[in-house]
Amino acid sequence: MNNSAVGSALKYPCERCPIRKLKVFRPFAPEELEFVKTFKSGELNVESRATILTEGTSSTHLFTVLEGWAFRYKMLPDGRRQLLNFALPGDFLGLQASLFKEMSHSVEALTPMLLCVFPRERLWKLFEQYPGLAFDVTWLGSREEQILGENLLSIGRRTALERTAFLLLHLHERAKAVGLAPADSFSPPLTQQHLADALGLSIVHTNKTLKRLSDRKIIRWKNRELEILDVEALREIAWWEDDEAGRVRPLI
Amino acid sequence: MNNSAVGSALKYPCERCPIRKLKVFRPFAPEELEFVKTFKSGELNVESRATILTEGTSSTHLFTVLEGWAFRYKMLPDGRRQLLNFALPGDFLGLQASLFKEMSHSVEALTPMLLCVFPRERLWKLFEQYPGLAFDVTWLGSREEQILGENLLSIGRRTALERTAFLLLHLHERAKAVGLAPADSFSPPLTQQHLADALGLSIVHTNKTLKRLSDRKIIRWKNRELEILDVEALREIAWWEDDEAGRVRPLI
DNA sequence: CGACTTGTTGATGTACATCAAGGTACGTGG
DNA sequence: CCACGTACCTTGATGTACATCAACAAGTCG
Repeated sequence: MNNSAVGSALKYPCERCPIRKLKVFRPFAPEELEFVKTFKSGELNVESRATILTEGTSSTHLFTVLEGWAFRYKMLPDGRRQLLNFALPGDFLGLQASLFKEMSHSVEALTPMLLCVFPRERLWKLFEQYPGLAFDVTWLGSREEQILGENLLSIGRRTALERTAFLLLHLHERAKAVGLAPADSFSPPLTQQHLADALGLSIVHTNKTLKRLSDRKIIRWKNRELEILDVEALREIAWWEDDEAGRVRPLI
Repeated sequence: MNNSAVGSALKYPCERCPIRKLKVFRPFAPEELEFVKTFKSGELNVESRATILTEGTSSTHLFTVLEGWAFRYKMLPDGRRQLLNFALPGDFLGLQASLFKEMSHSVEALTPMLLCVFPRERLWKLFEQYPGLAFDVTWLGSREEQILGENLLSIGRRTALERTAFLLLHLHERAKAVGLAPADSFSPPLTQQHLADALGLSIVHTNKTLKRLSDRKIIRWKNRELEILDVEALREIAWWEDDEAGRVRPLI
C-alpha cells in the first residue's frame, strides 16, 4: 500500500462517526459502539489514485470508507480492465482477504480518502460476540453481490446507450444515498476511461454514447460535473426499475 | 413455487448430509450439528425447469442445494435474460430475500433437485448463537460475489472465444469440486441457449464459438456431454489464472 | 407382439446481410 | 500535458432464415 501513515489523533472517534449519521444505516446499540471502538485501530488517509488493496494479495486490515470515492476492479494479464463497482462512504473494503486467503479484486482511490481501519484478526471476535454486527457485515457483502448482479445484467444484455444510462443513474442514486448529490447535479470523480472500463466499452464508444445523451438534452457533462437534466428519460432508456427497496439495512 | 411437496421422511437427516462429505466444507462441531437439525425444516423436491425463487418476491425459506443443478438469473422487462451464476450442491439459495425485502434475482432448476429447507426467521437465531455458522453464511455470500466479479470481467472484457473458454473451465472446476466431473468429461445440463445467456452472447454466435473450439479439437460437445480435450489450450485462451486458492472455507 | 415407418418437437448447425462497437488517428481545450 | 471530441475504417457480434439431427410418441404392418 502506497499511502500515508495512520494519524495519531482520530478525526472521527466512533461516537462522532460520520457514517452512522446517514439514514441508510441503523443506529448502534451502546455495547456495539463500545466494541467498535476497540475494533477500530486507526484512520488512514489515502491519496487520489493510490491502490488500497491489490488482487491476489492478502491484507491484514479491513477498511470502512469514511470519506471519498474508490473503485473495485479486476484486470486481465494483458491490461484489459473491468471496474466491478464503486465504493463510497459506508462501504467495506477487504472483506474477501479476511474470508479467503487473498483479495479477488483490487481497489483504487478516485479522490483523497479517509478510511477507518480494523485489524482482520478481530473479525472473528466480532462474529462471536456481536451477532448484530456480524449480520451487518453479511448484509454489506450481500448488497455488493446485488450490485454486481445488476451490473452483469447491464453489461451482458443492455446496449451501450442503455448501459450508460443505467450506470449514470446508479452513480446518482448511490451518491444521493450518502449525501454527495443533493440535487440532480453531482460530480462523480471519474474520467471517461473509468466509465468505459465500468461499462465494458471502448473509450471512444463511451464518448460517442455520452454525446448521444447530451445531444438529446438528457445529461450535461462539463468540467467534471455531471448534470442529469431528464431523470425520467434516463430511466426509460435504462429500463430502470424502481426497486431500490431493500437497500436500507433492516433491523431484523 | 411450482414444485412438489415436502417429503415426510427425510432422505438425508443432517448426520448423513451428503454436502458435508465434500472436502470443500469444514466439519461441524457437535453442537452446530444439533442446531442445524433444528434449523432444517424439511426437504424439497423440485422438478427440472421449475422456478425456485423469483426476482422481486420475498421468500419465507432459505435453501441449500443437496442434489442437482440450478442457475441464478435476471431479466429485463423486454425478455432479455442474463445468467448470473450456477448453483450446485452445497450452494445457498434465497439469502437475499432474508437480508433484504426481496430477491434481486430468480433461480431456476436445470435438473430435478433436492433442496434442504430452512425457515428464514431462524437465520437471526443462527447469527446470535452460532457464530461459526454465521461465518459460513457470510463466506458463502462472499464467494458468490467473487464469482460474479470474475464473470463481470469476462463479459466486460473478454472476447467471445475467451469468455466461452473461461465459462467451460469454470463449470468444469465447480463440477469437479462437488464430485460431478470425475474426469475431463462431464455433462453440464445446459442448452446452448443457457450458455448464450450466461455469456452475454446471441445463441448463434455462441454456437459458432463452440464450433471454433471443437474444430481446434479443444472440446467435444455431443449429446449433452462436454468433453474437454485440451485443458491447457482452454486455459490459455481464457487467460485462466490458477487462483482457486481460497475457494475452500478456512477454519479461521 | 415386436419392428419398422412417420410425425413432432426441441436443440443444434450454418449462411448471409446488417449493425453495433472497436481501433487508429488526429484534432481541441483547460 | 492529459482528458475529451470526432472522423474514418474495420471487425466482431447480431438477427433472420432455414436445414439438420436426436429423442420420443403414435400408428402401421409383417
